[in-house]
Amino acid sequence: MPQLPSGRPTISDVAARAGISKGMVSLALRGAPGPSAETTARVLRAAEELGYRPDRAASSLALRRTRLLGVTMTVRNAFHAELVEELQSAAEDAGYDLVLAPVTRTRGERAAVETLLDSRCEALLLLGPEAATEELRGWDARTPTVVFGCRPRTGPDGGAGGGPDVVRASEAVGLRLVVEHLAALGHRELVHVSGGSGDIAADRRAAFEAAAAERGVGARTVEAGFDEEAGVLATQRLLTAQGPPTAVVAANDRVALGVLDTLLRAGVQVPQQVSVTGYDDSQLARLGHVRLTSVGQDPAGQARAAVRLALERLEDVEHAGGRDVLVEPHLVVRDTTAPPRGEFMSQ
Amino acid sequence: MPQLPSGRPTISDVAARAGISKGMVSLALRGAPGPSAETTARVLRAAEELGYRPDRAASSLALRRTRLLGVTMTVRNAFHAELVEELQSAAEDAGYDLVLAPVTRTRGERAAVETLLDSRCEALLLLGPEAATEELRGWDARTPTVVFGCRPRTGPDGGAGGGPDVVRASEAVGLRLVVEHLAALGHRELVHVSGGSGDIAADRRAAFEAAAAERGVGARTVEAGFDEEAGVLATQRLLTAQGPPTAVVAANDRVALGVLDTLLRAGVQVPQQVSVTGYDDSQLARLGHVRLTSVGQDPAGQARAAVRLALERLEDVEHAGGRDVLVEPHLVVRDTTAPPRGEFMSQ
DNA sequence: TCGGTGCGCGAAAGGGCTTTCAAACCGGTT
DNA sequence: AACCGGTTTGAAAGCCCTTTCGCGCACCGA
Repeated sequence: MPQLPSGRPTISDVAARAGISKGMVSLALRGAPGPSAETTARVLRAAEELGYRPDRAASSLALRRTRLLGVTMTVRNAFHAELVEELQSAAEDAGYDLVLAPVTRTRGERAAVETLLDSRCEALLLLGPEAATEELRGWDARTPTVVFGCRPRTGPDGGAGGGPDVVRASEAVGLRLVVEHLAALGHRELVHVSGGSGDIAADRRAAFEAAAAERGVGARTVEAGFDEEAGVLATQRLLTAQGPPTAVVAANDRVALGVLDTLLRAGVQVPQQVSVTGYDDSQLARLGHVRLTSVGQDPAGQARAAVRLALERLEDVEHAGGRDVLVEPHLVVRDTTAPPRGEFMSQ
Repeated sequence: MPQLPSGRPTISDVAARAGISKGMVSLALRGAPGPSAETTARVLRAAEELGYRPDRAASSLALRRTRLLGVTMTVRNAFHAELVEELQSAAEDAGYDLVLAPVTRTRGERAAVETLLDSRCEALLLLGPEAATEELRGWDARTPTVVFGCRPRTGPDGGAGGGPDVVRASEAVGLRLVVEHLAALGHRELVHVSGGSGDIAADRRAAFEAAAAERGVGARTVEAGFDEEAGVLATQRLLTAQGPPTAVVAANDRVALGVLDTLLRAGVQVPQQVSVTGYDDSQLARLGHVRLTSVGQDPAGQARAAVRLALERLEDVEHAGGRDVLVEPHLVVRDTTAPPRGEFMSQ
């Protein structure tokens, strides 16, 4: 048998060394019934001695499946990074592996999905996809698809059935938690610094206003954007226009950081004079010198849910998809919220 | 011919539709010499109509090569993210594809490398590896390996030959740029907030001290750590111990942010009273409300260099490895550096 | 001693793709 | 009809692994 160019041992090498046939080796290595205990031991030892590791390509060709879950992500996005970590564990627990396809400036989402399909991933997990509903449904038709952090995509006919599954955190619950917390501290007038024009920002804004109305506290919204810069500008406007409010509800942690920084530079004390909340419970919020009160979106829970949805559709081929899983967010109270100036807690 | 469970069209389907044999289809699709122009056109059309995409596993099995470059990274690390983006383009230009293996809490570097080897990657690119020299050399012996951002790893015998290639930015140049800049502004006494115990931190510290000595300005180093928290603590000590210095050289941008924030909270104006520099030119440094003077490490250049090194070793099997490529960093002057209090520029 | 009963094993097919190789074909000349 | 040199073609082998099928063997009870 001619030596391969790569020089890596194959199953035949193991078989030869163990004095046994290839087939037996394959069974023995995977603990399948068939080979005797003694044969299995010999095979394992031979494999160990040779440093044999099965070739994924050959294996998936023979198995006619890859046990691969394809993930598209924006590599610079910290929340995506966190999700990937959790997806990794969740997939591993289920005996699957992840293939990561980063979406970059030079490589769009479509190209990323294409490579995933070329690797014959069994399901697609798209983090914050930008594709149109049409395209998402197209991908879903080829391969079960789960989408993170965007609204459910019903078809152009508005029909709810089919299409990708959606996993997201409930904005309604998250903002209710924030509003309740601030109201309980005694704040009567909340200002929301909104995250711009995206779906999620709009949902958060609506959820904020609903929660404030429900709780009976005053609510005002300032349009901003999704990053620190936006928080800075919004806060500058707030400070000059009519003096600072007692509490600011930022659309996310990055915006909150801009808010905090601007207040600090203006000599406004947080939380003594103004309370600030973020959203996402990102690394930023946890930093020792920031300690931002924020809303955690349970990335681990979202990851597990997504993997579960994907696997359910893999196992049950007739499964329709089109589900919408809402994960329960939770409030993380840190050092940027307190009762309003001079007041005591109201409960 | 039985339909596959996956339902995806194979090369046989294309062949049947084009009324031609599988072999011809393979040649035609890849533009290899053989099939006539007319045949090629027919094949391309059939493939298009069926939505055919070749199966990577089958293809790499037959080719006996994968054209895959394996990358390990810490998914939360922003600089790694930037490198991955650049690696992606560099690899694509060379006709290769990337396989990303994230190193997480639950999955160590060794496991990540293992999966890369199982996918039969042709080379390994390790971002900020933590493995011991021994282990790195072991991997390199199996597959050409390029290592980012750590010192060259000579063998236990101290011999320079062989072992992984190394790509890194020159700390000596980077810190000389910083020191020159501050000295030119008129600062006479610089304080370095050091990044802890890692290789890179040690190199930066040494480079800082060498550059200051060379330029003839005073230099003091405070041991800290690699994150914002470390910057905060170090700055608090600086402030209480003997009053703030006129310029702080932080080991990286995250530390610099902690420094900035602490100064701000203490009412110290930046850059009027104290100048601060970072290192990495990360997203953080570029933020509109931070605008930190920092050192860029040319991630694009590093990525291209790494891919080049890897490909050279793939093409020339006898290549020894063990090279050390230093990329030239550059200074990005923003708003956190200025002449010291009350002084004018000295040149 | 013999026919049955399992168990452990080897042989071989098959998965999708690439590549090789011998055969077919071209139109014109001997 | 055999042959020319060059271009196309189809069949088949091989890449590494998994899984099925049936055989041979040892052992059992009769």
